[in-house]
Amino acid sequence: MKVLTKKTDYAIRALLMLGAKKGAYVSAKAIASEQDMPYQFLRGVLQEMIRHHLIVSKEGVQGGFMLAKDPDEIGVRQLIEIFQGKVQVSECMFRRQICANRSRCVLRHEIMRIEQVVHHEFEQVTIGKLLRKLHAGANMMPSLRDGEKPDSLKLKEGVVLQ
Amino acid sequence: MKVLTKKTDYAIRALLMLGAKKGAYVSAKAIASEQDMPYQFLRGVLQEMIRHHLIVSKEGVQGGFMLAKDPDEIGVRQLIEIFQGKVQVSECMFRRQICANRSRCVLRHEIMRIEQVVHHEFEQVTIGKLLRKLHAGANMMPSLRDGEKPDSLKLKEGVVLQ
DNA sequence: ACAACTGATACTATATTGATATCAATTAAG
DNA sequence: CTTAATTGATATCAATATAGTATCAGTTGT
Ligand code: FES
Ligand code: FES
Repeated sequence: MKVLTKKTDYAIRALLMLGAKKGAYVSAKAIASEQDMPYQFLRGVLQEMIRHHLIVSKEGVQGGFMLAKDPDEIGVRQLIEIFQGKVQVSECMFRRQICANRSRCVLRHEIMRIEQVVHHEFEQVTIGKLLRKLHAGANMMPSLRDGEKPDSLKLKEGVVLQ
Repeated sequence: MKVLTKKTDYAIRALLMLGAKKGAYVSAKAIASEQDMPYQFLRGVLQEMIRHHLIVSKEGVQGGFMLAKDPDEIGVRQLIEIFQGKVQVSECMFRRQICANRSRCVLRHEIMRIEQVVHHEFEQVTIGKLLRKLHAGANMMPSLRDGEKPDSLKLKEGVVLQ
């Protein structure tokens, strides 16, 4: 179960970069090279964010992209909804069906409660918050405290995180 | 963002049915027809659950499937992991990469915290709990209290939920 | 004029999801 | 013992989603 797809991932990181260079236009090329993303793919992501008024652009030489909103107003939940669609349990609700049996709905009731929790949590995480954590020099490597520890992610001698 | 795929959905509902007819073997055909699932597809799902020792089967006439565990020991989280893979943020961790910049990991840190919450919540929802809710005659229709309200899901006159 | 940009599409490749089909092996019932 | 109802195990297919590439027209600073 993939929580964030590439598009969402790239979108967040692009926004973080725009937030870091606040007030200046940053080109897709600059973002793509610095963040190691496929250029054309990223451009599609940026255009989508323009359509949703999260960023604005300037064409031509010295053009690029800039945040259109307060970073605190841009939440990960919104980004997920833009690039991965609304968080939903399954599809039956969206097909004008009347549920055929009681059990489905007992399930739904539970899952919708969880949906609320997830929504709430993702809502909390905004570009602004992430930027402040960045600025405070927070964790370079995640704590990996939940058993998802990959088998070889220790920093090698001499590897420096920029 | 689809929280439950068809496989997980069918698995849960099949387990609920097995839990309701505790002690007896229930055939795939019976489940498929009563729950309106594609027969062969459901069979694949059941086989997967056998491999994970959630259920047992009996071949031949009067054969079928039966729970192999206490319903309270079967959580939705486990089912999601079986049919949709482990809940993960994005893929970079699983490719032996050293992250290229700090921002990705700030993000990861936040998301992993959310992952914990989600895990915990899904862990809580077990087949046993759902069965008790069913038995208590809980909500036939979900409360739809979070704005996900579909445009026409009101019960028509005379429609009876079994 | 020109190079550095974005806007807008069209396209391809791959992976995932959802579903179907087939055949062998097992078993209860007649 | 035969047969029908069933699971076990695969193989295959179609639809959709995800990831990425390519192209060309329009804009703008130098
Ligand atoms: S609303 Fe679809 S199962 Fe109840
Ligand atoms: S671990 Fe992959 S970005 Fe930090």
